[in-house]
Amino acid sequence: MATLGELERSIMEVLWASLESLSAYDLQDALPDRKLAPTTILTVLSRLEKKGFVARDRASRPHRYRAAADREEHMAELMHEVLGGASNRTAVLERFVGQVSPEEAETLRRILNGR
Amino acid sequence: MATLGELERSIMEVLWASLESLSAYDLQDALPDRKLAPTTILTVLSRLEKKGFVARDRASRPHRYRAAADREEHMAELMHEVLGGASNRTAVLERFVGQVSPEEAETLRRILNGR
DNA sequence: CCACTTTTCTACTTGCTGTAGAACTATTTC
DNA sequence: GAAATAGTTCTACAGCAAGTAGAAAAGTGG
Repeated sequence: MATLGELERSIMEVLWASLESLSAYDLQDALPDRKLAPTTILTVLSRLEKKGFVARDRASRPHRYRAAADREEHMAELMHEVLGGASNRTAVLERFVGQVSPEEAETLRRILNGR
Repeated sequence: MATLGELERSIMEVLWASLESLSAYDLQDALPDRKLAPTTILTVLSRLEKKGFVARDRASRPHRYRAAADREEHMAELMHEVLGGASNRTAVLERFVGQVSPEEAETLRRILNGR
């Protein structure tokens, strides 16, 4: 999985937060801090599409974009990607769990025991 | 936490695999594929030190370097870094656990219940 | 067809990483 | 302790990803 730049991440955040698909112009409005040209947004969206992070609806005229995976899915995948690079997965998991708060450990137990 | 380039990662792998601290020349020998100048290794080691990935012993004359955290620690930290960026940690953990094999789920249960 | 909207192409800038020579500093040796 | 040697830092450049956007092309409404 590729990595995201600053602007790419900002755009993904907006897409993740949005229930509906958005046009480049919607995204421009959603990022008022950085006053970006529409072409800039479109360039970044193309790159994100190529990386597999967004899907594009070419049918509607201002093309509409949405996140390919939701934010949680994406983050879980990232964590698995890290874990996948380990030669000793159990050791990594031990460290990981060891760094977790007691409450979160409880959450994990609940998840593992199916609610 | 910063990200690592290809050579940086290779060097970290050698350091992680080594019980003792290594000099730039040791590392040069440990990476025979890429025939690198000692200055190259030293540059990269300096960058890794600045990023906090390696610690340097300036006392011994060829300076000696070692990984600041072991590999598992590093990876667990990376996973926590990802998780730390989540607004809904539980949701991410649910996905994460959901993508895990049954055997690994068992491993997690064992870890959570202290052996 | 024509004005207008939207998208793609092309391009420049910046920052990170790989790479190493030049210059500087420390150590050893006579 | 000065010369030779070993080791480190400084400086530099190339390549690539990402930020940024104008120019050119393509689609759309009248």
